[in-house]
Amino acid sequence: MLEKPSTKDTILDAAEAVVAREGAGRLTIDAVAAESGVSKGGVLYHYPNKMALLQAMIGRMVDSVRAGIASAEARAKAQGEPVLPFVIAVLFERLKQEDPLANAVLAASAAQPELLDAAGAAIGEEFQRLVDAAPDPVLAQILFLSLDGLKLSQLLGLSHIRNHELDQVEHRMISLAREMYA
Amino acid sequence: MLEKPSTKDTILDAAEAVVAREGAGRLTIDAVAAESGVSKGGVLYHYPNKMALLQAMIGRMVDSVRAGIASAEARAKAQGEPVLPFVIAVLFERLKQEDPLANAVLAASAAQPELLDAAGAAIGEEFQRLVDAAPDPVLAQILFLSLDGLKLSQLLGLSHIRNHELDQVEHRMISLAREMYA
DNA sequence: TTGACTATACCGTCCGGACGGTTTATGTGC
DNA sequence: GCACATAAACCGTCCGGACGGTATAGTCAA
Repeated sequence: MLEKPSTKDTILDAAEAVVAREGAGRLTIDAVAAESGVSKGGVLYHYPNKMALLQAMIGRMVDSVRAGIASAEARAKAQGEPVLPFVIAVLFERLKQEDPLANAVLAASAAQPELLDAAGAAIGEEFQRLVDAAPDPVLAQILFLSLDGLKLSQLLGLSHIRNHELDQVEHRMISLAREMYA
Repeated sequence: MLEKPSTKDTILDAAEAVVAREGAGRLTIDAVAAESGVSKGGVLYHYPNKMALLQAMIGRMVDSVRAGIASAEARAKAQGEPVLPFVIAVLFERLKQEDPLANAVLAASAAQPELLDAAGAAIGEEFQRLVDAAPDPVLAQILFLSLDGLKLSQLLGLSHIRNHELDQVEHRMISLAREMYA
């Protein structure tokens, strides 16, 4: 059943790999072609220019974040428990496996910063909804901001937090989220 | 007494302005030359290549962060009060005035990501010291991570937090820091 | 036959960097 | 206090390479 990924997805994967390995400034169509095994013409067949490629990268990332949140909400609802701790746990999971989708942010920020406005608004809305629903919205904000800090500093290669500290932070954040409902 | 800034600083200011206005991917020596009013040859006289320019940008930013923390610590000590709330207040102050120094991070991340390793380690050490000294290190970590999230998402143009929410977050973070010493 | 590609060549532009030349500031000897 | 030397500060131009994008001819499976 394991269907092979579409060429479009292969190309996006390659683009993320290039950014992860060489940095956002080195994301070129030639590099993506080489990395993906698709010819340059093939890349430009699917994404007529670089901006379209960036847009697709960002779109895929936004979708994935939304899907992650939705699944956390579904699981929480099924167990009749508050959502916040579940969402935080899901986002930590992503952090740990350094999901390459987030590299889209770097690529876009270097090449076409405007593209991030829409993405920021979309994800921001999603979190705003969760924040507003929380018993202590300001604390919820702070927790989400911490997640941003973790993710973004990891992305930029600024993070130097040690693994056991990361675990401590995770547990503490989840229990802070839980206590909010007590 | 107001001495005019050195050409070196003028060039760095211009580089940050370019990044802020056009994005990290558009930081070119020509753009810096045009922005600063110095010729391209002049720019390359002071910084023999682009990497040297990036290094200087980052160095200046790191120094400035360190100076900010040091001044916060000095003020806290003078008043015989705990440092954490002061440090957080200082960092929020920077956030609000969108200090252009931080654009160095974007520029480096796009062009020469390795440069950020050293900077990340330097600033990380500084914060680690404060975290370790705090009565509740894990909570202190979380607070610093929130500040990272605020700063970095602002930098990337991802932040969509409203001003009054920002104020609420600030007050809450400072009181969380204060309560730690109670 | 058509859609999804490959392979290759090419163009215009931009960028980093090198270079040679010119002005300005700072002495230094007389 | 003045001629002169020297180096630092800065300018304008040029070149090679890389990049985004276009074009075109051909392959191959459904």
